[in-house]
Amino acid sequence: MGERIFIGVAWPYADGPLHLGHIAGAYLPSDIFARYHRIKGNEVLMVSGSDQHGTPITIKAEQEGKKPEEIANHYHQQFLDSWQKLGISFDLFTRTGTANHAEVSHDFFLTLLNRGYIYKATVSQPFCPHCRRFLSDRYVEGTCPYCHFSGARGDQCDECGKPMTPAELIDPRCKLCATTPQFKDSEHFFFRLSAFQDRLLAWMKGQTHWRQNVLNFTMRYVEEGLKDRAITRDIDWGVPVPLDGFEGKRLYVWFEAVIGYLSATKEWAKSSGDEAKWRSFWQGNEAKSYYFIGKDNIIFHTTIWPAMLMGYDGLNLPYDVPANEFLTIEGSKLSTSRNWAVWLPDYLSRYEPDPLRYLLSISMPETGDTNFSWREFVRRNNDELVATYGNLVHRVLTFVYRNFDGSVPTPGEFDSRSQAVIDMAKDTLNTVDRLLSQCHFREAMRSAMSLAQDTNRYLEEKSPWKVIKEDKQAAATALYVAISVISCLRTALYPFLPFSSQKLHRFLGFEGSVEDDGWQPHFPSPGQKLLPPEPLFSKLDEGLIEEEVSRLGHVTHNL
RNA sequence: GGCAGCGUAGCUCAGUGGUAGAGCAGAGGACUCAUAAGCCUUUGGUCGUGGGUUCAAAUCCCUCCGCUGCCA
Repeated sequence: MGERIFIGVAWPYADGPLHLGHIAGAYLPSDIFARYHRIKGNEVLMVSGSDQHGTPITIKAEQEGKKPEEIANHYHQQFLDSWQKLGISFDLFTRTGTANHAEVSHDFFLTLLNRGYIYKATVSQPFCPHCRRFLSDRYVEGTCPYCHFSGARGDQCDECGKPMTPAELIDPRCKLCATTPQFKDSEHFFFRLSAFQDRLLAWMKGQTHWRQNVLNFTMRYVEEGLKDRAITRDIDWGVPVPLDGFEGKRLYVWFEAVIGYLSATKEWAKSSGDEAKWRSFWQGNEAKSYYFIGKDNIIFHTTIWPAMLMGYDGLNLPYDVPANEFLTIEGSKLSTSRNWAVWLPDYLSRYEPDPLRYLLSISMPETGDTNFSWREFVRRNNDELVATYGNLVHRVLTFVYRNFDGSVPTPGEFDSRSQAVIDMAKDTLNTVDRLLSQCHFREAMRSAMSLAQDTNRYLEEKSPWKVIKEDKQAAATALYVAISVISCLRTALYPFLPFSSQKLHRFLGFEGSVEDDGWQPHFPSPGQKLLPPEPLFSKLDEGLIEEEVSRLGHVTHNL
């Protein structure tokens, strides 16, 4: 019996398209991890969904004269399309707007309320009489009381960086209509996060396998002292509060969206026909839960969500939260408002998925921010993916196909050099296995690529194209060894490059899918029929660099 | 403002006490199965600055400069 692995991935906010930062931060690593565990034969459940609620979507809807659900649905469909094209293999990608999610959220809310972890309190909130709604902090603007900057927001001043509340602003105004807001009392629910301080600290001290940056950051945050947090808002777009007298309020998205991990699992179980199946991933010690997120989401997944789970009781806490750092674009911080971003649908409309998966894997922001540049993208594709790996596969398969009747050649005795190459292929499979199980994606990819490079050296030494003229058996042996290594690369690279691995699987004459073949050094049998080989990857024209760079920074629309 | 991280070859990045590393780019070479790809050799860094600890520091400590993140 294999392991059971739950993979929760950050819920993308459905008010705009995905960009490369999202992919490098959460979606690609989670997919690599999921594919790795599936090919190992482990039971995997990978879920996420669109985060559809909250103020920004309602604002965008108003600006575009649409309903919030239209905006949310549009991006939800776009997300699904992107997952399919990029090969992000969710078992379920749902949304927070389902009846199921509301039901699970209500259960969570009421359970925490009954246990005393949620309480009611009155707060003073800015209300815009013209827009006729309560304003969230960042939708109130005014003059900063510290530096007198006129464009300060209700949560912070961009000029001097000081944090504040809307009530502190001089001459506050509604960001949307510039009307002066009134402050009104409003009754809200709060999550008693402070009650979990000691339990969280004790729990965290046991999480020595977490990434150092995640652990340090979380510990510091908790040690500073946890404060209770409001979990309801005065808006009408979201999951309703399941109590009479709160019809005009909704659950705050930060509270409700994380519950999505559980509600998605329950939805998945229902549609599988076995409603109780969700328990196998959430209860008992058989399953490990991993949460893949960007570093901006660390606290929610290492502190707040665990506290909610502790309060609810009886559900598994996160086993690991391998949060990634950020991606910069052409050396500058990513910014959606300045359109300094590479949008995923845009990328996928012009390029193949595997080159991007390769680049983001080999330079994944695991331990620090990394930079994406189009020059680097073209270089990594042309000089590494195509030249080292793609060309290795192509030179071997075309030569064998032409000289050995389109079949895997029958090898003779292995000399020590050939045996060493075979051993190295097996070792690499083990190394990649270990590294992936520890979420060291970049190292794992490097290890696989260095096997491809060593195999190119081996071929050079054996020169089957020369040797074949006088000793066909010797050439056959060298080529058999090379094909065997390639077969291992097909497996080792599958989590990273699923599309090309599957193609290679067929070229080598295997049936079915790479995934069903399992994580093992499965060498082709002598005599096995090959398919006519084609290049796995294509070179990219350097001209695209300038073209793509020039797109950056220009405000576009219709994404 | 407080806290934290980063600053290593032209570029992208590894490297947490013991004679500076990889890939790519640059230079030279032999080969030709392959997407003019692959292979061999080679140029190149006083590891941001200034101090300190140590037999020994890119690696530990402090100052400063620059960038980034979190608190927000």
